[in-house]
Amino acid sequence: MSDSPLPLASALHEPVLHWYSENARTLPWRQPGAGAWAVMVSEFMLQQTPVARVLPAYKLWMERWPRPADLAADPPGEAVRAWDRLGYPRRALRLHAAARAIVERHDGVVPDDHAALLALPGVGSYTAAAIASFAYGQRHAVVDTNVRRVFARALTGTAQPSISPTAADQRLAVRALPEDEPTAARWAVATMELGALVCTARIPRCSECPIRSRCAWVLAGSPPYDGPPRKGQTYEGTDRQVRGRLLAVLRAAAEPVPKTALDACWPDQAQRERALDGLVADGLVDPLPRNHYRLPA
DNA sequence: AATACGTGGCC
DNA sequence: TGGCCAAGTAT
Repeated sequence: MSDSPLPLASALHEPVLHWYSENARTLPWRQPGAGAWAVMVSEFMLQQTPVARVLPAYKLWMERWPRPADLAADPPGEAVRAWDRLGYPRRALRLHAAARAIVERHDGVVPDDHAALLALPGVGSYTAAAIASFAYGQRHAVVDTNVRRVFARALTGTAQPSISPTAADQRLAVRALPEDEPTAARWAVATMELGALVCTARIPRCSECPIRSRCAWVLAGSPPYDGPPRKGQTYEGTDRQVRGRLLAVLRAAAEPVPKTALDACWPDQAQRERALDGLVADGLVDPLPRNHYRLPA
């Protein structure tokens, strides 16, 4: 349960930071002056969705809703529609709700306080730390799947991190943090970028890695993953697939859609009804009179 | 603590 | 071909 700095990690600071200075991607939410709202929107979109797919939706979103108040002024259904096919559309609803909360509680300004961020809909421990660190330069352990993988290899010496985030991951990331605030913030993005570009899940590019000579996993001979099997996510035939189809119809429609149009999406009636009920319960779909449905107003 | 929650690209 | 993976959160 030590909170003391890790000597092993401090040796990684300089090479990782230097690597980042030369290899960081130029992403719109990292541009100077992008602002905390840009960071927040990108973080919501990047929750489980790759950068390449986020880019176009992100640009349209920021043109249309450049400030939290702009999004808050539109109905939630517009956020769901603009979410396009990024997946997990509840994120769109939560981002919209967060924008309204920011207007109501924070005068329309994305808060810089970690606890205030964490209190927003859709903001968990990762996203709160990411916004505080990336947008406001604060010193936080920003622990996502990339960072967990980098530390699992470089510090722990295992091929893959634990299947789900653990308190141990969090402690390790805290102990690895540089003392100095701006350096810690730089380290947070840098380690994440290293995990995204070099220390990748399947075939890590160790020959391009700035810390390969100090990596515990490489030093141990790059032993293969030997933990419990990671449970694969099935999708075909699940309620999630049905929800996706129903929502796709509603996103494409400018007017309320009759239930008969939704019925054409999926052959199994019981499953279709269950999926539609779920969407309504989640607030992603508004039921209207006369068996019509639409995105929430 | 498990499980639900989209979508698509890659090897 | 198809399992694996992608800047997680909420319940």
